[in-house]
Amino acid sequence: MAKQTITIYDVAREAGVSMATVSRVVNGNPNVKPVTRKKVNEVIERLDYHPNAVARGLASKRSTTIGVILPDITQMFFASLARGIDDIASMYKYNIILENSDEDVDKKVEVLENLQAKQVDGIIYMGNAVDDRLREAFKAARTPVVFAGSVDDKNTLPSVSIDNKAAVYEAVNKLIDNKNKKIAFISGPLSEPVNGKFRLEGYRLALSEAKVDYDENLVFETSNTYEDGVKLASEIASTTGVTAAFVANDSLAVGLLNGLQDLGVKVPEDFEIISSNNTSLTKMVRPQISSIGHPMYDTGAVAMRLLTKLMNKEEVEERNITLPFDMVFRQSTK
Amino acid sequence: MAKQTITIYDVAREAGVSMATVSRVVNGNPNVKPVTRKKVNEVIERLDYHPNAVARGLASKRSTTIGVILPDITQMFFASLARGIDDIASMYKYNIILENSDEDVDKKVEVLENLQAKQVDGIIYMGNAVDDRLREAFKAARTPVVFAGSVDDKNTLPSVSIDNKAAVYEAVNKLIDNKNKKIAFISGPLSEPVNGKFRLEGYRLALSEAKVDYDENLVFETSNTYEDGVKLASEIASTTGVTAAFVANDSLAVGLLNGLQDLGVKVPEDFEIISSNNTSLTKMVRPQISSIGHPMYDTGAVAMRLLTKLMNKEEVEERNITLPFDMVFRQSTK
DNA sequence: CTGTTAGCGCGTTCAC
DNA sequence: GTGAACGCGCTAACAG
Repeated sequence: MAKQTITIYDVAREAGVSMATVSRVVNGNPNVKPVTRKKVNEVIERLDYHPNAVARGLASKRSTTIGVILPDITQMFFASLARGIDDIASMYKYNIILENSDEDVDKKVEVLENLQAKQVDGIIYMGNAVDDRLREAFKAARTPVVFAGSVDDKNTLPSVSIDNKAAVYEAVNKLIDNKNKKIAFISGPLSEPVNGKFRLEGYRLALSEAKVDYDENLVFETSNTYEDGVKLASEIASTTGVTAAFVANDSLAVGLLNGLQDLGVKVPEDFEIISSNNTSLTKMVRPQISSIGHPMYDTGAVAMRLLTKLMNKEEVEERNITLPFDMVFRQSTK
Repeated sequence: MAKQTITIYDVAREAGVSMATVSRVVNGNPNVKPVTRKKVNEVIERLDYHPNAVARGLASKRSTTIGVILPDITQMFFASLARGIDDIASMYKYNIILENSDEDVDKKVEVLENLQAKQVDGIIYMGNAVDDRLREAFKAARTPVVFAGSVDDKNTLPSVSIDNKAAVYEAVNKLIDNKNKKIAFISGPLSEPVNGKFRLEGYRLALSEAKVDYDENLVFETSNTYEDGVKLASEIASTTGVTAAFVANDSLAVGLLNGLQDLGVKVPEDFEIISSNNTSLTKMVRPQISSIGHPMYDTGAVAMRLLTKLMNKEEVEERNITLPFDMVFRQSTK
C-alpha cells in the first residue's frame, strides 16, 4: 500500500493536541508537559510520522543543507576534504549538496546560484582560482561562505588552510640542505594564487636565503595530472643541472617520478622529489615520495565547524584559520 | 545593501500581471502571450529574481534533488561513479545530496530517512552489502532507487553494473592460461555479494573448467585497503605453490604488489596479479597492474540516466543494466 | 504549558 | 491568455 504522506496535522488530531504542540515535541522545545510529550511521541511512532524538511525549510528559512563547491570529486585531495566536511556536517545534522565546478568560472557562478536557489544555509568553497565575478557573488550571498584548503588572496573571506608558503619553504630548504644547486618548482596553473603566489613565494624565499639566484626557467607550469607529470620528465631531465624538484601535487609528482625513472634517472640518487599533500599515493609508489603533510580531512572538518558557527551567528575569534602541516620524508629524498 | 529576498509576487506587481502569469513564464508554460512573457522576463532580470527552490518543492512536491548513498567518497571507485552521476544529474537540472554510509547498516537506514525527509526525488545507492532492513526501507520508499556499481542479489531493484562473475572468470582464465596452478582469490568481505557470490562464482567457474580443484585455503578475505594488502603479502608468499592472484580491489592489489616485492617476490615472473576496477592507481605503480576495466564513470552516468526515467515514470525496457567491461593487461601479468 | 493564527514562496486548478 | 484563491507542511509569534 502506498504510504500516504502523513503530516503534523494527522499526528495532532490523533494525539488530541494542536499541531503547534506536535511541532514543539518534534523540535525538542522544552515547553511541553512530559505526559503530553509522551503521548505525542507515541502517536508519531505509531503513525511513522517523519517531518517534511522542505516544508520546514520554507517556514523556518533554514534548510539544514549546505553547499560544497569543489573542482572535481575524483581528485583525492578534494575527496578527503569533502569527507571531513561531511562527517562534521552530519554531526550537526546538516546535509551536503555537492557541486563539481571543474574550475570553470561560468560553472562556478551557475552552481552558486543553484545552491542559493535551494536555500542552503552555508557554502564551503574549495578550489584555487577565484575570479572577481565569483568573489562578488560570494559577497552578495546572504549565506556564509568558508574556503577550505585555500584562501582568497584578495579578500578576507573565512578560510581554513595550511600555510603553503611556509610549507614549500621548508620543503625547498630540505632540498637545499641536501646540496642541490638547481631545484625546480613544478605546479599546476600559476594563475592560481596557491601556486603562483604562496607556494612560489616559499620557493623563492628559501632560494634567496640560501643565496641562490631565482631562475624562472626552473619554474614549470603544467596541469595537476599524472600524465603531464610523465610528459614533463624528459623536459626536466634535459634541463641542465637540475637535481631536485618541489612538485605541488601528488599525482603530478608520481608522473614525474615514473617518467624520470623510465628515462634511467635514479631517485633519489640523481634526483630528489618532494611533493605536496601527502595523499595515499605517496606511499604506494616506489620509491615512496617525501611530501608536505597536509591535514586534508581536518581541513574539511574544521572548515565545516567554522561554517556552523558562522551560520549560527556565533562570534568567531579567527575567521582565517591556519592548520599545522608536517614534513613526511620518505625515499624520494636523501 | 542586504538583498531582500524578492518573490514571485514582487515580479508580478512590477510587471503588472498576476503571480500566476509569472509562474507560467518561469516554468516555460506556453499559455502566455509573447508580449506578456517578454515584459515579465524583463522585470525578472531587472529585479534579479531567482525562484525559491524550497517553496517550489513544497508546492510541486518535487525537489529536483536526488540522494546518493555511498560507503566512502575517498575511495576512488565511488568517487568516479559519483562524478558520472553528478554530471548527468546536472544535465537534467538535479542536485545531489551526498551521504557517506561507511557500509554501516544503522547509518544507511538513518541516511535514507534523512534523504526522504528532504523529499529527494530519487536515490542512487552504491555499496555492496544490502541487509534486509535496508531492502525493506528501499521498497517502502515512494521514491525510485537505483543501484550503481552493484546489484541487489536478493531482489530486482533497478541497477547498473558490470557482470562481475564474467569479469573474474576472464581474469582467472588468463592466469590459468599463463600456467598458474594455484591461484589465490583475494577480496574484501565475502559477506558482500559482489565478492562472496558473483566474483567467487567467476573464480570457481574458471577453475572448474580448467579441472582445477577449488581450495578454500586460497580464498583470502580482508578489507579493501592498501595496508591490508601489504600485510597479506607475507601470508600469500608463505602459502606453498601460489603463483598468482585475482585481487578484487586496486588499492588492495597495490598493497599486495608492494608487499610481495619487498619480500623479494618478482612480479610477474614469480607472481602474477590481476586486480579489479582499473582505477588510475593501476598504472601509477611499477610494475603496472593488469586489471578488469570497470567503466566507473559510465556506470554512474547510466545509473543517473536510468533514475531520471524512473522519476519521470517513463517505461524502461530494462531495469537491470549490465555494462561491458574490458581486460587491461599490463606488467603484472606475463 | 498549549492552541490559534499567520504566513513562508510558489504551483495549480478553476473561472473569467 | 490571465487572475483569484487555495493549499503544500510546517514554524513562529501571540494569546491565553
